[in-house]
Amino acid sequence: MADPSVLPAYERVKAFVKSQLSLGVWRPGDGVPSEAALQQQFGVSRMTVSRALRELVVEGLVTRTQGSGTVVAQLHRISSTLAFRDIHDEVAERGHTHTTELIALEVVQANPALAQVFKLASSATLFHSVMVHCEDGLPIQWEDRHVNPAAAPDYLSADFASITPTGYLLQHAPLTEAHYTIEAALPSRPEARGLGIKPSTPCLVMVRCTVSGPHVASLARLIYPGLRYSLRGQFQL
Amino acid sequence: MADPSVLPAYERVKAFVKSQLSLGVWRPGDGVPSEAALQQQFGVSRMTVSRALRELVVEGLVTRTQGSGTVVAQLHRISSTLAFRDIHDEVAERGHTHTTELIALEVVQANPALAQVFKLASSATLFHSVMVHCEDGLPIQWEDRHVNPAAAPDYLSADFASITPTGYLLQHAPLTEAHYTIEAALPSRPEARGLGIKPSTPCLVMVRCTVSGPHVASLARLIYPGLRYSLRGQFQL
DNA sequence: ACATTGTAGTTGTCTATACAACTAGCGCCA
DNA sequence: TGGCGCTAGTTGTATAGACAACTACAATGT
Repeated sequence: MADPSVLPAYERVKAFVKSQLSLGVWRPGDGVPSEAALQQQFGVSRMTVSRALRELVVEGLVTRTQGSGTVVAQLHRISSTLAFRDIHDEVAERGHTHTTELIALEVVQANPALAQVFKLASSATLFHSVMVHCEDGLPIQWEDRHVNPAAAPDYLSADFASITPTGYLLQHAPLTEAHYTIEAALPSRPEARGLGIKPSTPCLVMVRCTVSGPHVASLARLIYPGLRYSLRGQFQL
Repeated sequence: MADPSVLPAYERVKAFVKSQLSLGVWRPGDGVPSEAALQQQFGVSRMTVSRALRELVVEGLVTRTQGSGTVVAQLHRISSTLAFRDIHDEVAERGHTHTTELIALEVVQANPALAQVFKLASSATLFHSVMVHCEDGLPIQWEDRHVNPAAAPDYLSADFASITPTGYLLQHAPLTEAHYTIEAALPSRPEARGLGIKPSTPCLVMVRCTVSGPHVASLARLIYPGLRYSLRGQFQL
């Protein structure tokens, strides 16, 4: 059995740099010893030091400039990865039951705003689905989604009792690009009714646009009732 | 001048894998060719292939298991890094003017909840500051903050006209750990008044706790008026 | 049928070396 | 003074080779 207390060499170098940072010995803007210096200090090869510092760049703790050197990064980042994942899996992972109530599933004609988002002619048709997701019967998300028929032609015949739109799209239209915004807003009347909350309850609203290959695949408006949902993140040196 | 159209070898390998993913040739759960196979296919050394795949792991696109192989990851992630940074810099970066209005700066006695967060005795004293941050005169953030005197003993004598609490703390108490939650909520009366909004305007509320070395340094409650602020993120394969 | 052992294949780490690419500063020369 | 080129120092990329650690599976023996 290997001794897990013995870290790989590149991890030892990383740990050393991090300790200097957390102790405040090196401050943002300060220079970090060169690869050659750390190589001598730790008695390892330059490649090993290089890997350690390269990984610290990814973690946002230092910045490096070819020809110049390595310096402690100005901003320590809270790296919060918003998992683009199926709400069904999320709920299941918490040991709860996920159900959906389908409210609408239809073909609609794009309005100008939608046509622009999807980069289609304004006369184009789109699929439109509206549903409420529940966790153990309690509504936790209102999902209003438009889908590009070119990206998922059989969207309307999917069985949304057994798979969510997110799941269906991840399977049938591989994700190549996405962007989203999150804001606080009040729900509309039907949204409030569907979520079983008062129209005065503040909600988190996520608008998420996904691209699959050549197509803008889907535009979703996801509404989470205020205190039943929160985003969390953490940072550790 | 080097030709920027010639990518480094490890980037070519990464690009190849990503293209297979975005074209849907390889699906989540599918196996990715072994390092040896890719090494042959591209005529590069194994270290180079290894680096490429290792970076793809960090990007969340594949998972690797020693002894077993590399497979396409189940969930494609939207990796949004919330920058832990000074609101003053953020505003300045947009070319606007940042000002603050100090509402309170005082020593308070911890209540039980605060004492627990800071891991201090309930009789301990804390610093407390309340201020409103404005962008070109328009209020954009209400900041209510408690600070551990052990982490920043001179907090009360800082000049908050020239430096924000975040900036002061980043300088005097190097960040080692942080966590936060984001929710939608309605502002309290004084918060709404300070932000110049109606109490019925939904807001994003961020509660952020920072740790510096041995101390829980600060607990901040940051309130952003609804539609004047949104979180954004994006993902690209 | 079951447990054990061996083995091929795979990823994880590390080294020594090499050259390319870039930066910052110094010194030289016009 | 101002511009130019050289150079030392630094990071970026890449290789060939080596051994360790682990997995999955087949072969073997009981």
